Amino acid sequence: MHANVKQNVIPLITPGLKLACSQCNLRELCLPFGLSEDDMGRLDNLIGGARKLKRGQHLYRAGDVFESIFAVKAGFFKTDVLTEDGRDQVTGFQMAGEILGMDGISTEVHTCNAVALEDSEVCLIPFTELEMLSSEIRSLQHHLHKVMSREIVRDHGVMMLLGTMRAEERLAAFLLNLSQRFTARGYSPSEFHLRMTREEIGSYLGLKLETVSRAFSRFQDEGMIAVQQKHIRILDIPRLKTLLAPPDGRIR
Amino acid sequence: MHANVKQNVIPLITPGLKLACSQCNLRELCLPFGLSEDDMGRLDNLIGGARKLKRGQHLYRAGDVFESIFAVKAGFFKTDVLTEDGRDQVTGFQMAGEILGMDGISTEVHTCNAVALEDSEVCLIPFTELEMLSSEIRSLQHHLHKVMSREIVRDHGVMMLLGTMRAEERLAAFLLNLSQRFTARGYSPSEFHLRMTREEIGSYLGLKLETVSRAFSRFQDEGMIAVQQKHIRILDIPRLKTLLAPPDGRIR
DNA sequence: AAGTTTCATTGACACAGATCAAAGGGGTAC
DNA sequence: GTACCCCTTTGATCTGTGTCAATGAAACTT
Repeated sequence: MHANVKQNVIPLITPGLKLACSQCNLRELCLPFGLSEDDMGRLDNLIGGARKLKRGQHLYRAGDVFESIFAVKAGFFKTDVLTEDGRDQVTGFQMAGEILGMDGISTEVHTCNAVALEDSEVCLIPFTELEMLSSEIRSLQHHLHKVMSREIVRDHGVMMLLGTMRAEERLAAFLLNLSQRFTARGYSPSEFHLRMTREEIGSYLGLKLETVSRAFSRFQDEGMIAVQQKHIRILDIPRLKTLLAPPDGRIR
Repeated sequence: MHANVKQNVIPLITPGLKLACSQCNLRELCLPFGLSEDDMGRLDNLIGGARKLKRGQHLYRAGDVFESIFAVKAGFFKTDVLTEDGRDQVTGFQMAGEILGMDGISTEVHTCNAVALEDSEVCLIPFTELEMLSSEIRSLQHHLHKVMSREIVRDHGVMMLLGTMRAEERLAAFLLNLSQRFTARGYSPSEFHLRMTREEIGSYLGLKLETVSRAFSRFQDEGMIAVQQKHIRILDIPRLKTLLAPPDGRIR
């Protein structure tokens, strides 16, 4: 095995890949949202280039010194936390236009791992410089705060999911969430490829992989979805949604 | 029942209560952390006064327009999210020096409820003005980002708890977390009063109240804690800690 | 292209925690 | 001070999901 194909070796930054925010089709989803042409140019100057990652490579690891946040330009990531005693929790899946790495701001050290689940590309956004620029550009500052707040709200949603839903509800919520995010990016709401394993889904949803698999099978038996390994077709979105809102307020 | 004693009526702001950050014994825990005397004075000017709440009163509700974040000056709060279909998840408990309301930044509308669990007092921090000031004071800006990031990291910890721990582990983690936070505020690490009900603890931990109660009883039977209703004495902190780190990497 | 490893599915069984139920105690409101 | 209600505890039972195990299908390696 050649060193340059070995996984998890961090590749050098490839400045040639740099593409201005103003040219990026994700600008409406990503950090430059709401900026003027002019301000977007200033943000461009700050962005430290792009970085390509092969599937399986770490973008950062828990313990790494925090210097930048990252905008996903293409591809798919997971973040997970693991503790000394061997617990492992997937805390999120990130796709194009989403921001990674904000966990590191608080202690200057990353507290989770970010791993590419397929060949991916991110923009590097040096955080100190972002802070400097955002103190000059009000809308950038405010949007950064919104992005962080959105992450907090998203986490509350996951807590709700983990704290109150049963297995099939969790999986339905998960599929609907993916569907909605793919839609926002111009992909099909009903047909997509899962980039993660059943085990990773299970970890995210607080379930064992067998339970995830069984729930998929049950959804398929009932005609709500068609599953073939990682390929998913959602056949009945409304019905999936009803799973989330039990007819009467069933308590659990 | 008189209107002025009815719960959940928001009291007027009481400017007389205003106490400068520089005089506040929470300044090392709270937003002014790391500010110079001078800058602290500028933050003082911005803070819109204090607000007292009686037990049971809402500081804000899901749906309220977001205008301020709040620093807990005294007392104890819970935040919870509830969905149309009747799910209810406690997302956190906040004590003196902690910041409430950052969930509202992303959409300009609060996404959860904040309720005082005992008579409490908060400082009002108008967010737009905070943003203006933080664009002038680098350390304030950075500290605000740290506070938000810390919230994200905390949420990941809760996700880990909900996703990977069993009932007794969750409760042990909860007690140790409280203990540590009380310690940081100069209170006893081992003896404190729970401000929340078993049901609220259960909601936070993704358990039913009966399960919480049984876990308390078991801890007591094993001599790790002494429980009398809401009064808790932790008798064996090290032993509680071992509950979190299963000897061998037991998987669940 | 074949071999090897990882990933997914399915079944049988076990058990942690939910549910249902009942009784007692404490705090709160009047 | 008293009455009421909410909170807590505890028991009995049920059930959803975890655990263990085996088979099969893909995907990657060489």
